[in-house]
Amino acid sequence: MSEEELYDLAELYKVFGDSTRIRILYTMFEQELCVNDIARQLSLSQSSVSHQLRILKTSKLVKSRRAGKSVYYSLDDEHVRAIISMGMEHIQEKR
Amino acid sequence: MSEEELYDLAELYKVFGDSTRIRILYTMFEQELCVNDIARQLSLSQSSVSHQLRILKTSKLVKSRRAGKSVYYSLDDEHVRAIISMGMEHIQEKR
DNA sequence: ATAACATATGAACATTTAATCATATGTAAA
DNA sequence: TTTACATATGATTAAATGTTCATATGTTAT
Repeated sequence: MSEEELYDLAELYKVFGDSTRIRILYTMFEQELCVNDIARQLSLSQSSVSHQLRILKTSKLVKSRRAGKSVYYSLDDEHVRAIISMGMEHIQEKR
Repeated sequence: MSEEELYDLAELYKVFGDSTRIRILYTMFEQELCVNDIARQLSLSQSSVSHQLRILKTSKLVKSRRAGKSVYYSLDDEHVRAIISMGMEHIQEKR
């Protein structure tokens, strides 16, 4: 594995390494949601959610589609679920 | 999944989300190494490596054993390898 | 065209955090 | 018990990053 790949790997995990983003990802575990839905469900500001969604999208962890005035976000692929699940396993075993 | 578990999950990924720590973990992928080995191989200061190893150990990602004057560190379990591998897959697919 | 609603974005501020330096602790040999 | 080597740790500093506030952009209906 190259130094560059290791760097990218750290960048990827950095995205998962924030509780707001993890909470956002988790709300989308089963369903796609628009920005306001997420903000309301997690008691976050619209701005904060939007900023974080941009980071998540840049990292290809979520995708979005516009429907009228709203933009719906969802997990980009199964890897995201797998990574979250894998982490949970570690935590539960080591607790 | 509870709010607390999500918080812990973020804390776990935060540990993976630093290129120095990822590089340290990766040097130990196949073999256990002492602090100085790691520092030399990665061109890092002894202090920096030691600080990071403490974080890795607190998170249960590595374990250590003392042998004379040296302390040998190694990955704590297969989850660590699995998490790293999973992340690499995501990166390679999305590149 | 404009009003209303939804989302995105830039700047400023506050917090977190990694690296460095100095030093302490631990271990083994002389 | 000193000396030398290996590791750990506390304090400080610099850089990275998340939130907020204000505002811009985009979309739909009147």
